[in-house]
Amino acid sequence: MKNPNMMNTLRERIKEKKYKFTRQRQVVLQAFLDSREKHLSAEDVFAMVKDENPDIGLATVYRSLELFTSLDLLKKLDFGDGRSRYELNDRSLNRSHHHLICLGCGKVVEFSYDFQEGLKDQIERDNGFQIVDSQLKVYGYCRECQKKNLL
Amino acid sequence: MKNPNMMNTLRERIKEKKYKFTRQRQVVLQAFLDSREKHLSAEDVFAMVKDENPDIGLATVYRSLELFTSLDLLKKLDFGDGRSRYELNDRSLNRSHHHLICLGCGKVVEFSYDFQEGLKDQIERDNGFQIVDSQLKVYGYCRECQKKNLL
DNA sequence: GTGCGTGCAAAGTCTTTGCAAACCG
DNA sequence: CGGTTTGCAAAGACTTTGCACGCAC
Repeated sequence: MKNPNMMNTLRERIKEKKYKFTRQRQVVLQAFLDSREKHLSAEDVFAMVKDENPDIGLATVYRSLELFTSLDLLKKLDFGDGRSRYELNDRSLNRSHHHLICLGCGKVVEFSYDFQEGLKDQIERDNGFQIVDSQLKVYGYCRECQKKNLL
Repeated sequence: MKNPNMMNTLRERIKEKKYKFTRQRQVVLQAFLDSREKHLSAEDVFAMVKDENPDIGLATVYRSLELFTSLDLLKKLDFGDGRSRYELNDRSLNRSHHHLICLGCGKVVEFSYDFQEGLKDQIERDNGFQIVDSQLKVYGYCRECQKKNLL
């Protein structure tokens, strides 16, 4: 098992909010810790966990993802492919990362970008908003799809 | 009818791609030109047009929205409320505008923000992506919901 | 033991599709 | 007139919900 310390942190965050740390909740989190692909849909998680836990239900996966999102353990993402995707909300990685989405093949790549100092303040001042989070999606064509389009 | 010139422009863009400018397609576009709310869902559009066009089908609205998005007349948006929303892709307003989304009441406010000169080039260089468009979503709490949270 | 959490199936919501009829150009 | 486009209804895809049982604490 990778990242046992990370799992401990996640368990503490669940228990400190008085939720139970069930086997199902653990294996859903483990899927995110183990997965090379960071952006998992409910079906993705379900597929990953049901081999070792054949009795887990898809509804439970959905309920876990919703709970974890509300606890800020996960972030819910939408890449326009008709299903919600989730990624670990790794607060230790404090640089904000965003997503490049290929319009050709749907591939998603992450990139780092920190907004200008002062932008947050300016938006908050201009609009009276108290900012919590932001997501930047950049659409375009990846190298491979650019080549294909030339053919 | 407001913006007859805008409608003409839209019609030309449709016809130049060899699609037919049907009554249904016109009234769907008209809904966007007339609406005070800029971010319309398929159901929103359907509700707006069916008074004057009781025989229009919801499926036609969906098909029109999809077509217009592919023609870059509309932009497809996702605010996490479980349905797709669309807004006019007004290329004459060339400053990029983005969205503030209230986590309390769901209200969406637009704001302008132009990314730093050079950021686009840097992303394209670093990742081999050819950038077409970008969407920035900022989540937080609007003034009213900040007050409510204090009660 | 108690109450939160789960599995299953059914229902719900949004969106897409098949097909005959209608319509634009 | 011919190929697009439409309406309707049905199907499809994703997600949520009701309820009895089971498990964490």
